[in-house]
Amino acid sequence: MRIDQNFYFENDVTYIAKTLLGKTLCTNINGVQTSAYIVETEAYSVKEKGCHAYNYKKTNRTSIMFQKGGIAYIYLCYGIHNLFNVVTNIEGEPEAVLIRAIEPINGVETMEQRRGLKGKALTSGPGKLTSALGIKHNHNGISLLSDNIWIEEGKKIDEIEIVSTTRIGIDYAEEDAFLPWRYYIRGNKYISKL
DNA sequence: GCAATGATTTACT
DNA sequence: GTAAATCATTGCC
Repeated sequence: MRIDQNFYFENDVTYIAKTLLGKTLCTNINGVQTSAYIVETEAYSVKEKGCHAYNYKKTNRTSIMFQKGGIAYIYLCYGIHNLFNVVTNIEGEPEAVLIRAIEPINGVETMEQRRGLKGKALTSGPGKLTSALGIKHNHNGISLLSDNIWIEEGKKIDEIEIVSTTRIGIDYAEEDAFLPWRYYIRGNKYISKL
């Protein structure tokens, strides 16, 4: 059961980041379907410096985030890693949720093949999970209600199981680097860091 | 047109 | 624990 597109229009990006925990992220790439629970997210808003579209800075790259919610924003970082974001809010209000870690459900062998290794390091990081799911740069801007990538309802996560803390890898964002906008499921083995 | 840089991962000391 | 890899995007010339 796919999440309704209206869910992504919510104007509180941190609420969406929390709610996405436990949901099922599915991909169908080249006829191979894989799915995984979302176990770690980060919220990015136009109002803080960690966001590429901070202060409504619109460039060719960030224009994806200015569109209405419910689409994928895939950004290549450090020349190697694809980072997968869910664009939220209405058109003209750039906000997004970064998916940092997932827990594999189906297609584990395919993920291992794509990653070229086996074991726990399969999806425990934003660059790894895109590789495992077969998400590539050419999926940038596609709808999350499409037949290539979509999000379904998943397992229910208790409020007390959700941990909020500071985000990772954005020290340059100064005071906004301390915002507790990183969310993960307490005790899950697939989160990127403890 | 060109140099600087990063929402990371991996390997090495 | 620290450092290198590596390239699209960005901003300035």
